[in-house]
Amino acid sequence: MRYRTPVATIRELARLCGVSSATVSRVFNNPEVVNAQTRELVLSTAARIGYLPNESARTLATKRSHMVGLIWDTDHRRPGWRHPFFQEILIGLKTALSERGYHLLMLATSEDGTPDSFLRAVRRHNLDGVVFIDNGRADPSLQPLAASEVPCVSLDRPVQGPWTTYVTSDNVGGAREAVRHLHATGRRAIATITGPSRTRPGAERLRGYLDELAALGLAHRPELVVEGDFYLSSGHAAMRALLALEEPPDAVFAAGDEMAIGALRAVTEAGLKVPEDIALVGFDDIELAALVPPGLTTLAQDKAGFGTAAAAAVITMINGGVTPLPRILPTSLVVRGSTRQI
Amino acid sequence: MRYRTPVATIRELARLCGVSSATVSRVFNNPEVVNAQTRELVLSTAARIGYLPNESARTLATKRSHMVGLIWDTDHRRPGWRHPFFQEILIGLKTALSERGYHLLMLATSEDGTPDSFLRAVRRHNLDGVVFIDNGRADPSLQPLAASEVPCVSLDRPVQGPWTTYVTSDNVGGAREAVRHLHATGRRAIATITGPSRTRPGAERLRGYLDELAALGLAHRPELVVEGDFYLSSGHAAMRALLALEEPPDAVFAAGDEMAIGALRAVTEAGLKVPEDIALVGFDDIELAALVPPGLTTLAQDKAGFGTAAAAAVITMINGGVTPLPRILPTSLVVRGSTRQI
DNA sequence: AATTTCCATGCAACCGGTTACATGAAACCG
DNA sequence: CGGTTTCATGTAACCGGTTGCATGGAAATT
Repeated sequence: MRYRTPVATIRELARLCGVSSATVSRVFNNPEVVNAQTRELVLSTAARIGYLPNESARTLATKRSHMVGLIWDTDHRRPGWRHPFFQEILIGLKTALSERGYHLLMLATSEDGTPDSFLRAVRRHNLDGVVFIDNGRADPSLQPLAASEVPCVSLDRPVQGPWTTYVTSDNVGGAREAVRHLHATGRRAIATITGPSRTRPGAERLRGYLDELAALGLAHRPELVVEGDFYLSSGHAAMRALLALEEPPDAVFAAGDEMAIGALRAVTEAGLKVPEDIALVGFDDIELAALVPPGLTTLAQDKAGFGTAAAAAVITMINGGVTPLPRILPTSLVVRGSTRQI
Repeated sequence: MRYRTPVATIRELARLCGVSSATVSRVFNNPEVVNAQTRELVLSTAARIGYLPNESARTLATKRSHMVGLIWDTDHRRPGWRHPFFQEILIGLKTALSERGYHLLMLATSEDGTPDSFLRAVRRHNLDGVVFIDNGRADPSLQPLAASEVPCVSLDRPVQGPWTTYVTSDNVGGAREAVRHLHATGRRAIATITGPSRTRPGAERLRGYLDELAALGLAHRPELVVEGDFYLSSGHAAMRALLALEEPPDAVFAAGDEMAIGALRAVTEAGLKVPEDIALVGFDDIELAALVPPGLTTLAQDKAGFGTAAAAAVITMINGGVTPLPRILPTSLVVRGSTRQI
């Protein structure tokens, strides 16, 4: 068996300092209650011998693990989508949690298929809270978790529960701004390629599109609304359908950048030009949006903000604060070549 | 304070079954040593009352946490690169670990800046092993970890240590195949845009390029080798430099797809065409490679294989097996439009 | 029938922390 | 000066598992 370096225990450190283990424990958890000299002695001795408190023992005694679970579905065979900026969320979340002394534990989706598998994992590991990244699949394992006493933050999917809240972008407002922008650049026949209507971002961006059409006094032509699935190929197909209309649009708002890029490809293939013939706005501001010629105008989501907001919300609940209200992050219009004035 | 559902303990379950806690423990850890009837009784009672073993207590007693740490640098301000398929690695790793009953704990890079911060985190949490995703930054915190008794697997970066191994792609072989393929389609003036020479993939792909030139009897023209940093913009700049040569190449092997796409843009901007004027091969097979017209020929890395291989290696070491030899994953040539025969 | 072996299980110490409560000394107060 | 506070620290139980060793009964052996 592999050799394991023994790590000093709290009692050993206590003996070396000539104090009790309780005092050492206080030095690390309640420094202000212990005498300054004693404290310094303990701290310096700890540094000298490389004492590290054992987290398992702490967790066992306190029932707080300083760990937050991350649930995100890795099963790409089932319908749903890759979150467009999973990596950024992860970075934001991780950074914000680290700053407050929390770690992130990955949980597989429905590990064993039972509906309470997440809740069980949380209980086994004494997780202090959970963050869930939506991907369009309605995972039944989420319900027991949301209904429980475990602090839970969901991204992009509203979930109900006493200790549950969510973070999302201002999808309605963003979509409205997209349409308003297209209108301002002179377009009048504005179509949209939506996300799946069962998903929150999909439904809300459509809502925003319709609202803004009404606000601008533009007629809503139902044939200008085509549903996609957030993936590139669906944007491509939807655009072909739109171009085949008797009266094709002169502008398209796609509810996701990938679909917008698929649409852009379809326009090019049809021998038309962006933005001369068709203007295009996406949503998300994925990295590629800036790279694909002529540059995709889009509604940028506050990517790092998702992680930060989720971390803040979950930590508030962990500390016993009231469940934070859902957090709606503002989006911002990034204008690029695809909506150049013509 | 938030209400916490109490979870049954092992002693409670034992009492309910009329056995000792030792027996219950054996039912879960060494089922074969306990009488079949007793075992069934314990299991069914456990299921009925929803007993869940407390992992912290287990870890405390056994010094095995069934957790593997993941180190990946989130600091994008320092020089380095985003790993081209971080997400796929994460999925592969997570899936493979879950299957064997391990969880993944995210560790921030150099959380507190001290060189042994990883090692300390590992000790505090009793992590059974660690996986490190290279991103081109030489993180000094990695050394103490590699030198320790902690099983450690590095991706794309060879690290030395008794319980340390690594997983990487066949960079030399892949690069050779790229050059061979370009040669086979009739190109003779083959340039390369390399990765940073201090990085392993960068150095090896250059090696493969040079080796294959020699094998094919092509002359090595030093001006046809330009160093990039794996990011798109560097590929763009490098390509401009190559096009400005007195005798520009008719083919370019870029050591990464992002650089290849940058190069492709530069070619287009110069009024030239891919593949008619310049053929292009990348490396990695990122998603975008298939999407950018005319389709980028590239060497696909076995993305899921990285995660799976890393998981297998770390688990072997955790179980006390001999440190596995470095694992070199084969690459495969994916031919797309950018190297069409002309 | 006595002895040995085997099987299933219990006992109790242990893992390394935390914390309610007790204690004793010093400071404060009328 | 006796009594009350305050402060710093120690004592010991506890968190919920695991596991070496002991035990007792049944089965096998002689």
